[in-house]
Amino acid sequence: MKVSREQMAENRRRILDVAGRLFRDKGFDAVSVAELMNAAGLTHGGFYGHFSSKDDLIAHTLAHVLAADEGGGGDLRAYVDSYLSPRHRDNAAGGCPTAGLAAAIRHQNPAARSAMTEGLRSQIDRIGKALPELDAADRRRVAIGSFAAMVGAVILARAIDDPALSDEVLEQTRSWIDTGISQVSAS
Amino acid sequence: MKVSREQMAENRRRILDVAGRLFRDKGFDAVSVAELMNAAGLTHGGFYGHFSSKDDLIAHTLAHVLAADEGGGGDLRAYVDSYLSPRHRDNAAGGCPTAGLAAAIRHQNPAARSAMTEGLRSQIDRIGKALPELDAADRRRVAIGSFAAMVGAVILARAIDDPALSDEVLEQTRSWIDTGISQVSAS
DNA sequence: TGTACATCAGTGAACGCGCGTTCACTGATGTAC
DNA sequence: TGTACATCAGTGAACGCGCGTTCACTGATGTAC
Repeated sequence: MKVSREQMAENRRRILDVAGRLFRDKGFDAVSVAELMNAAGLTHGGFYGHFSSKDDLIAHTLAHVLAADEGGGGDLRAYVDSYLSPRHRDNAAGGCPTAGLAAAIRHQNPAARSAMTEGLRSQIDRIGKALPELDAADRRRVAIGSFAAMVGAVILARAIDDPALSDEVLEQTRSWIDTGISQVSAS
Repeated sequence: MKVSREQMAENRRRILDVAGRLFRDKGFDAVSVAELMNAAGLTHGGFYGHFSSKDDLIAHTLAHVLAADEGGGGDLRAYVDSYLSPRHRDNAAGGCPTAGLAAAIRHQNPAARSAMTEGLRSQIDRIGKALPELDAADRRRVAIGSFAAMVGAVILARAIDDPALSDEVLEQTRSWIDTGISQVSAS
């Protein structure tokens, strides 16, 4: 049965929200269209009224979830701390989409790669803005270097089965970034 | 037709080698058992004489490829430079298995996670051994922090479609690690 | 060393299953009057 | 405002396909004598 225009827009938004969570949690391949639509409270047949294919959904979900992730902006230290927390490691479904999905983008369609590229660009800019005391070159280096370390640390921490080593990866990376930022700022 | 014991052992080794390359290149899910066995010069039916399931293969491949990656040991600067080179970024099939597979391990079986854990542990130790001038705490922090940054940078550089930004991610991360190591060593 | 035969690594057809996708249908929406 | 009807978002059965896995078979290996 037909639904109102607003209802349809809300359904589409809910599909993208649910897809963002499921993809981050289980990976693109492990989430079927039927599972996604059920989780969004719909049936699988309706999917193709919203997206032309699963690939199309993946590209739109990435843009959606990377845009939603734009926030923070405030204190860099606090951001790094929460990024490298056990809580973030254990909450892939609601966590940073870059940490959760970047590695899988390599095997996805060009539109998905393009969305990821824009997401990374704005993430680097956002971190850079939190370092106003540095000159342009240092700011860029610190922003890229620490974001790479954060993403790598969370991916490694999530990949291993030893909780102590996993915690240590987060903790040591936090400390490494901290001293790195302090020393650049002091120079 | 039956083959000699040595031939069988060589076949198994070839399956693991080929699987290591294909998995790093295309991901676990995108490589079918039939494709793998063809690439190894065999037919798919023989697969189950070597491994009990595709999951079992994945775990053995990880252990195989992480063990094969144990090398280097020498100069840390040279290792970081080659790790963060466009050549390594563009050669996922033959590159670091951690950069290529760590993010996908989260969705794999416990044996695979366990192999990854051991691989990471020995990787951290190996980098630490290349920093004999540091005390134990600094050595651990630098080893974990720079490896996290290297893995993250290669994953990000591979995920995006803008070659200039991709090169910059590698270059800035190299520079960030360099200054980090220099400053810790000098203190 | 040569022969006879049990073993078993590899083959390829066949299986069941879940996937992405299609489509005829339903019934609420929203427009024309 | 009320009615008549065309539209079209969502439903659910059905499809074709490729996957992981199984299995009866083949023929070279390697052992027993």
